[in-house]
Amino acid sequence: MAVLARRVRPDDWTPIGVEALEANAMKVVRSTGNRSVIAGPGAGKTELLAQRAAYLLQTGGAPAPRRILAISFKRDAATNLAARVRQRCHRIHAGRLDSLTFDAFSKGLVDRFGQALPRRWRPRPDYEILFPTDAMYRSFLDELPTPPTAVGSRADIMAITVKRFERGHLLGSPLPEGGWPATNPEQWAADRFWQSSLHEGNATYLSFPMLGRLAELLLRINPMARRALQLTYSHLFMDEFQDTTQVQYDLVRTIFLGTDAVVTAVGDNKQQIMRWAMAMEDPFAAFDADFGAKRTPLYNNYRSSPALVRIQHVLAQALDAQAVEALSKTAGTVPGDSCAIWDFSTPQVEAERLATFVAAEMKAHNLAPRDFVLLVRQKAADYAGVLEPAFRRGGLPLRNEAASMGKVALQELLAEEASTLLVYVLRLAMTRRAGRYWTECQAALAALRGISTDDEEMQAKLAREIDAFALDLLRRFPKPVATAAEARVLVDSILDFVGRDRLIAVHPAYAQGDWFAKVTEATTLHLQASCDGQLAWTDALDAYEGLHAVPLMTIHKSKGLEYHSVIFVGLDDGAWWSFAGDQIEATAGFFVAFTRAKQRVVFTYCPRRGTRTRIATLYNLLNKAGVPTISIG
DNA sequence: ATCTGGCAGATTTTT
DNA sequence: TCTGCCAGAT
Repeated sequence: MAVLARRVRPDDWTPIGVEALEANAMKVVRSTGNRSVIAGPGAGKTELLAQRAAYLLQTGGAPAPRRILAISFKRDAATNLAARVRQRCHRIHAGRLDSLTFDAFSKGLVDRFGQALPRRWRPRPDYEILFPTDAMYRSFLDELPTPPTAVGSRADIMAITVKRFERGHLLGSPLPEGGWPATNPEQWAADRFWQSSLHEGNATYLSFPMLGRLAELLLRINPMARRALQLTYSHLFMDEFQDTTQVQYDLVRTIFLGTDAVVTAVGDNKQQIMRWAMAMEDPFAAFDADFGAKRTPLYNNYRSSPALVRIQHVLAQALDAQAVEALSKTAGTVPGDSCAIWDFSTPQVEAERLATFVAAEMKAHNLAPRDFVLLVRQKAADYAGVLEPAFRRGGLPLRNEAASMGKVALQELLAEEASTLLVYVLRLAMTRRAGRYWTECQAALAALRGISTDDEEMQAKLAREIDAFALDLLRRFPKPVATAAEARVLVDSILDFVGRDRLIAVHPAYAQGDWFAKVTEATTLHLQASCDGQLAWTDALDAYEGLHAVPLMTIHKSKGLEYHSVIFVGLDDGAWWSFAGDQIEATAGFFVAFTRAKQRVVFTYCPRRGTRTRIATLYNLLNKAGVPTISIG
């Protein structure tokens, strides 16, 4: 891989780390105008952005000191893109990419420029993050005083529904600098909410969409701040663009519309499963119209076998009549049907048969537990309750990735820096051949302590400290911890060594409320659970990371991931109760589940869990694609 | 102690 | 749409 910081001529540049990109992807990589890239699953959307970043940074398309801003929806997507660019570029180049979530970006802007907002919109510098619930909005509305008679009556306030209040009035439109004229009850109530959040009580509480609205306002009325951002960023990337909310889109428009910044938006309308979280109806249409973006489709599918791509196309057409069938670039490897519906008599039989099936497939095709995923629509814990014992009896650990450890979901916990550091330190101290963890640990701790890579003296001192601490840890905890108390002492020792205050200083989230306490608690609980019954630290840590367990998760959690085989458990009306409410979104969810698979998809059905009449549409799609139904037992 | 009616939540991102 | 929870009635 090319890791030189030397500048490459645009004509000489070739994609890095992959054989080739399809023609349209290459056009987008080299494009000098705004583009919207609509591409199906497995088309390599994130890879396209990573290659484009490499191209712009290495050829001077994004000339130093100007930077690329990449905005994602989820944290893992943001980290993933940054990691790919680091792999493909010299660190001097990769350092000019800012890969952030929308929320981190908005919050950063409010933290930097928020004190310049006019008084009525200015948050206190020590504001806290609010995660509002419908109940909170309801009680706020119920407790409002009677509005001025010109605005409306108490009954008008009581009649406001929470959803309409939040989406239509509180966050529905950009904030007017001088406040809303109090003309109707909803807007009056929304203004009351803003003003009491910002100025009343002991603390200021703001939600992320509220921060987004404040960020947009401050950039709209502060040309200096706007100019600073425009000078900083020559290019903007937006990933998972189908999930963009109006708040986020308005912010981007205020900053970049009509400037020289080149914007690239990628996503897939057919995977829009975040409408409930205020995603826009058709953000691509708005983007194309406002930014004059040229729409560029991608046609390849690098993930799934030809047989699965053919079925995917049948599903895709239900979501978009104009959908074009993708071209599979992956050979099929499973003999027989790549997709089937399996009917079972009871969930117990189902669990036994699935466990046997996964074990046999692992043997036959030399696959690992993590090549499989058990997907469910909702209530993962209920399914895990039946499936986990059966898989355990079959010698396969199954892990509910959505399970909560205290107040934190497992999947979330493993992405937390506090948890990651704990694993690095334990691997380093307790296991043989921990070379990789030395590097990781040293880098992470150096970053926390603000030691630069070229400060050899401090780096050497840090290495000695880590060495001494690791030896001491192994002496005190030679075997996996047996009790909750022991786990607590171990976690405390490691956090003391890493430095709690340093962790909190570097990760603003840990300074908010009791999040750090919750993460620490979850880490301890999960460590203890992972050590249970393990004789060696290696096995305990493997269990902590779930390395040898078949994952079980909801469709939403599986977005962006891929597996050799997908087993969707429970294709019935019960699990898909929301189907009638929003057929498009539910079908998009079905599409997301299906398209996680590289080689095989199995749907299971069991009459005990419900009928399959209201989701007949989904079964009809599968039938139309020639997917057989097999009665298993 | 048990019944019944009403209603919220389920899928969930974000420092 | 179905389940679970709560309040109030019996």
